[in-house]
Amino acid sequence: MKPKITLKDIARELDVSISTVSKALKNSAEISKDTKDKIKAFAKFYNYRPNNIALSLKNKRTKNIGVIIPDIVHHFFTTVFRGIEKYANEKGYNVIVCISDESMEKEVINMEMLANGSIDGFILSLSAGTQFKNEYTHLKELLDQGIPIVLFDRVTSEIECDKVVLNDKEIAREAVEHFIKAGSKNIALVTTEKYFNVSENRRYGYLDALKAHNIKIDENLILTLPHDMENDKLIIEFFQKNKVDAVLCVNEIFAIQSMSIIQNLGFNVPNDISIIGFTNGILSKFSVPRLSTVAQHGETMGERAAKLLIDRMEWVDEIEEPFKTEVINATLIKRGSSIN
Amino acid sequence: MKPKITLKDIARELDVSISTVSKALKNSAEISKDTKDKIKAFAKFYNYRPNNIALSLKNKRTKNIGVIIPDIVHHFFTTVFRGIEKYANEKGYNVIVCISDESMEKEVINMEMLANGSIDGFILSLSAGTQFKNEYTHLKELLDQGIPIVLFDRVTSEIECDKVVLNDKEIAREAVEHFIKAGSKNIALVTTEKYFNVSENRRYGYLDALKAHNIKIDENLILTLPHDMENDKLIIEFFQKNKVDAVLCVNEIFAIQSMSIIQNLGFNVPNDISIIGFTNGILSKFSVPRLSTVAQHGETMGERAAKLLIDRMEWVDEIEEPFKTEVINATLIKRGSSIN
DNA sequence: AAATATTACGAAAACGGTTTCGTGTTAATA
DNA sequence: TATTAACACGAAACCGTTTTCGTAATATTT
Repeated sequence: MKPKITLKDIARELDVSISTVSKALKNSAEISKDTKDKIKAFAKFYNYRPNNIALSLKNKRTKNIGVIIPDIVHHFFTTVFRGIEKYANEKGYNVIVCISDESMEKEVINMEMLANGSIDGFILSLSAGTQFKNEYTHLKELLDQGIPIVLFDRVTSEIECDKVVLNDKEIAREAVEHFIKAGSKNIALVTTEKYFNVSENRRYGYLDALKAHNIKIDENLILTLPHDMENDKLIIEFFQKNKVDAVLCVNEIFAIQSMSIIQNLGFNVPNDISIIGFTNGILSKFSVPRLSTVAQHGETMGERAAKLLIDRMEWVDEIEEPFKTEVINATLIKRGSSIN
Repeated sequence: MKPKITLKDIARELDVSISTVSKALKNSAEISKDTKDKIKAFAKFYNYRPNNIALSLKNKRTKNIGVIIPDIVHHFFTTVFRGIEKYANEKGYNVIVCISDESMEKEVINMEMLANGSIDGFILSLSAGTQFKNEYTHLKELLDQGIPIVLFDRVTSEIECDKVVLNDKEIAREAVEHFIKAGSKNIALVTTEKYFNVSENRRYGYLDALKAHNIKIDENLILTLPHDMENDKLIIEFFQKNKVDAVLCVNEIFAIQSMSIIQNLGFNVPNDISIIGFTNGILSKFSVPRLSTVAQHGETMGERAAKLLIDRMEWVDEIEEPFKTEVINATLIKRGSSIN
């Protein structure tokens, strides 16, 4: 057991002052070559590394980023996280992750916990609870304290800060137009409740595409599924009741569930019904047929979010930059579940 | 913009000493009720929260746990992480995640980065690189410095520390016996290279089961796939060459790939060939047929790992507890891809 | 030789807390 | 009334750094 060595230890052993040791290790011109060599050799031998906590206290910056996501067992969020971690690490930052579990309370608690000095800034995607309650005072307060925040994917216009979003509306429109070009007339949308901004945007894209092609909008063709519930019955019922020839699903699970149910009902995918989902995850790649899907480029999103945050944290006392919203362009990946 | 308030600020405003403020807020009996009330009210009004960094420096403990995992876009690791995060949060700890990306270098760099005061202990699963090189000096040095480490899943006997593992051998044996009871004779194993301890253990379980039931071991029925490579061709070839009626795959991807290829080759799953995989992830639940699989209870594993670590960090100066290895009992989930 | 410049280092403050110990005022006891 | 105890608070050390500033001891200049 050989515990970590400190400047004080080195100073004592070498019979110099702590200041001298600190300066020597930073190669200060103030210190003579002899002394520097001696100190450096000693430090190297005992594998001296400055204590991060002390540095944080002194510098008033931790080089830690707080990441708050609603769920971690979730393909999209993990890819975003990977992007954040990658970029942050390159820049010498560490990432503290908290899971809000879709609950506003946890989001608040976690953020307050971290905000007391543990991190220099946040990257987060709003929990379902927060979006539902439409309550953002916790974010406002932190911004007020000077803690920078970057929102990604699940964002809100109520908060002024840097954001990274997907062009949800446009890509949904593109997906629906892909259906239309292939001849589909009765295009359904399987979505989540309205308070999710992303679903809302995808819905607008869906509606826009229909309008643009003079297809009558039939509200019955929009299936809104409750969040995180057993919803097989609703889907079965939906496809029994309604005559559809294409369906856009706002996430991967919905898409896979829909495809499975559609197939069980005796329809052929894509000949009878085409399907496009969101999130180019593992499910989409291994399903039969392979699922056409919207690739959200989560890793890019994460990198951009991290870059926005770190840039803002590091210009420090430069001129206050206006907040940016970066838009990531999704890609429609056409595979077997839709007609080309 | 109202920046965080400190003890010093309160002391100045209320014209008392910093010590008094500190004691008052901790409800010390040394301070009169009047003064305490006054200080508490002021602190509450200005939403005072002690600075975590200062506390860490003073207490020589950060209440941060470092988690190093090979990959985050990975069902098993995310479930373990969720367990860690959940338990740690309950106990007031935060979690700093680094991704080793299966590389020993990154594992080393990340750990050294965090070890300089940022965390009180580590939870990690060895990277492929580390297991391949069989080099653990970085872990030994940290343990030597008094930093506790808990290894999970991908562990090594070279290191003495707390560990949480799956009963890989036993559950693999159970899976193979399940095949045998259903009448299978030619049972294959699709696995990864030997340096992964988990695969090796599963292989032993596979071999044990065959021996116990007097089934001749045929090395040709063991397919070793390179890590993270395009291996469809190898799998196709394997099932064309060999007559098999059941296959155990050491992970979910291999299982899904195998099932897909087996079906494409014209075999019926499970009637011609039964399949059991490892990791009860999303792929297994949504495949057709549903994949029989070994549930690894990642969340439990994470909780246990976190508990082991926190317990060790918190008894502080009690009698040195011997290191424990906790074994999580996996569960064989029988679904459509295997005959009951 | 006296004045000035340079070198090489140490003392001390600061970051934001906690905690031990000392002390001036009152209150209780002898 | 003198002594002691209780009370209420402040000073200072400490955690491990960085950094400013002061200053002896030389070295250089006039």
